[in-house]
Amino acid sequence: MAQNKKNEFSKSEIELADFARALSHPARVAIMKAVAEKNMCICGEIVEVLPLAQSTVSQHLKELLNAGLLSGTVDGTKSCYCINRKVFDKFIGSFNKFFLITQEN
Amino acid sequence: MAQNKKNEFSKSEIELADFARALSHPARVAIMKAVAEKNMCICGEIVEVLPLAQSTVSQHLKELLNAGLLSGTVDGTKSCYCINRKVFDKFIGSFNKFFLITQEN
DNA sequence: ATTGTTTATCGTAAATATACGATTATTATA
DNA sequence: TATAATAATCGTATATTTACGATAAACAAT
Repeated sequence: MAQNKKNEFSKSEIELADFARALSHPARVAIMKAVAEKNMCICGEIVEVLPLAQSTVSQHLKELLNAGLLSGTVDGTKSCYCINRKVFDKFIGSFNKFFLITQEN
Repeated sequence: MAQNKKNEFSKSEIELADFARALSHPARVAIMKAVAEKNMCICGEIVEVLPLAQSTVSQHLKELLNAGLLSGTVDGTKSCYCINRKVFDKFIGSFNKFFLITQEN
């Protein structure tokens, strides 16, 4: 865009938008579901389940890590991902708060 | 992208992602808040509050309409927007369901 | 040591999203 | 009827996202 105006909004608006953005692609929703189901997932297991190339899945995983929704640890050649409950719960809180605001009338 | 793989995911994953996408820009979060606060907003009121050009706000409004989160009616030269409670509540439901799935362990 | 596994990163192409000014269309007002 | 107000749409520039194959890096197995 000509200019990026995103930081001219409030902190809470930006935070909520960032969280929403992290879940704005079905692949990332699917990843979150897969990880939640098994409590923890190896990268390869996720690649198997998604209709995307390994490099693309890696990219989506990176975004979920950056957003803080997942945390990752390395075990040998394998990468284990699990849901970052702390951050995720914080976001659920923001979301519910937002939902409440939109329901006050 | 070379190809768009979005429709290779499940309907519920796509729906949730679409909802998240609609809220993935702080301007759209701000619009939803502004409309909720006053129960109904004229386009001009929203433009006044946001740090964006009128045409850009119109574009964001259109996306919220497309996603079904807002409904709009025309009154003379003015456009009134309000939250489409039915659709919005449905999305809240999907979201809460998703949250539950991620908390089953 | 060589080979295989696993996953992240790089480079790149193509699609989408964001932002604006200018214009248009519609309605209200003078 | 002419002018002002309001908001949608068009055209366009630029930024970001999505997707892939190829490669690299790190470890495991032979």
